[in-house]
Amino acid sequence: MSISEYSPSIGSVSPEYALLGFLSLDSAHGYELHQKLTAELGQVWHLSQSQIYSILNRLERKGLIQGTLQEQKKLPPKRLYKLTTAGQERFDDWLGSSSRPSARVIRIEFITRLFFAYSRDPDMAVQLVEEQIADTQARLQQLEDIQFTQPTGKIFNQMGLDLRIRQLNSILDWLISCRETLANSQKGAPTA
Amino acid sequence: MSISEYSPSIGSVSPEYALLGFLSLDSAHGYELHQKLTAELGQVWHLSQSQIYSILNRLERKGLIQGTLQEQKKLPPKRLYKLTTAGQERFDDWLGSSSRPSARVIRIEFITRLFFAYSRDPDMAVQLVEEQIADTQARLQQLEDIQFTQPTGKIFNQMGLDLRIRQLNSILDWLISCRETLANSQKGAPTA
DNA sequence: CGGATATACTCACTCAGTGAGTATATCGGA
DNA sequence: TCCGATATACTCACTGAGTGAGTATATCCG
Repeated sequence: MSISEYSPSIGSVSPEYALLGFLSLDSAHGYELHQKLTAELGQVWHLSQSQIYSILNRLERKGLIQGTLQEQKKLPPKRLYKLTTAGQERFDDWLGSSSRPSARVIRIEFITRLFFAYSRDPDMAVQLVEEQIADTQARLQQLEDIQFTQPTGKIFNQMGLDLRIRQLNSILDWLISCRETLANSQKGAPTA
Repeated sequence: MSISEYSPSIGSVSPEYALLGFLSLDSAHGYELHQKLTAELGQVWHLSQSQIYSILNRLERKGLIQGTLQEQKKLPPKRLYKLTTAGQERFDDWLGSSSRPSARVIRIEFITRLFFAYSRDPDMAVQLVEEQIADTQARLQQLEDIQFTQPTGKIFNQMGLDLRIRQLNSILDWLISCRETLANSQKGAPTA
């Protein structure tokens, strides 16, 4: 979800929190954030440079980050951003909240959250996975109920639902395997 | 994919073809299209009325559809749209093309295509499913190759890839079950 | 007869994402 | 030595997805 009253929500996952997340670890400028994002979550996010810069502008307008221009002798000046307290709060709230159980949202938003939760405290990451498993099971139940009430004539609606249910099931399997991985990496190697 | 040189592609599936599709079956106005879409593909698309109207405007600007204002005695005048030949061609091209094997694209774009293909000729729908199965298998192989080349340090990238692979697998299962359903409905009940 | 619901569309907005362009520096190879 | 590729660092103008509220009339039901 995007950071504002406006909430597109359906099918949309906002990259804003990913940037807030990296800034919560360390202040940085746009170019750097692009690199980190690509290196650490490149399989999750595909953001162009220009998108990064435009998001940074937006976040600054909203008062969640603040940038200061750093003159450099040789290279072009860079704008170093750091989180404001408002931004930190916003990010912390997000970090503790849960993701809508849908394929896209889980793949993008949830993994991003997991990444930052883990870097803060591996226990928290495991906790998040547990919660997400519960949410996903609940949603699965819901969809199965809906499936019964669907008119049988609309076979493509049925197919759509069927696919969604299958995908949620594969998400569930994945979450369970994540729980394993995280729980083990916690004992085996205390840091990432 | 959207209808223009501009192609957001990643994570985006354009609702334009859904509207072209319904207009290829019968000319209609915005309100009506919204109803049909909700009834027939409500589990696939969630378009607001305003979105429908804005897409219709765009399609008309692009010359793919043409609207004529129908005065009504009592109710407000409505704008009846029909496909232009350019629009018909564009839609036919799309109908024969294949979908990028990703969860979202399959769930939305592919099912939409299947719906219209089936209404034109059930054989064509089965054919589409076959092709999509092949594409999906190929993509699966690709992702599994990528998985090996991923640095093991980036566990969240790994998780992201793992999830994508699981989802593609569930899509594959679903496609196979679709092939069954469509093949049977073809013999059993020749019309939808 | 009065309020919910159906018909039919408009407008202003935020955010996602693309793609090309700007300007400078550094480093490796013909 | 210099020339082009690559890295640093950011800007701009654009299309399109999606929201949410508003307008105006008609009809139906209790």
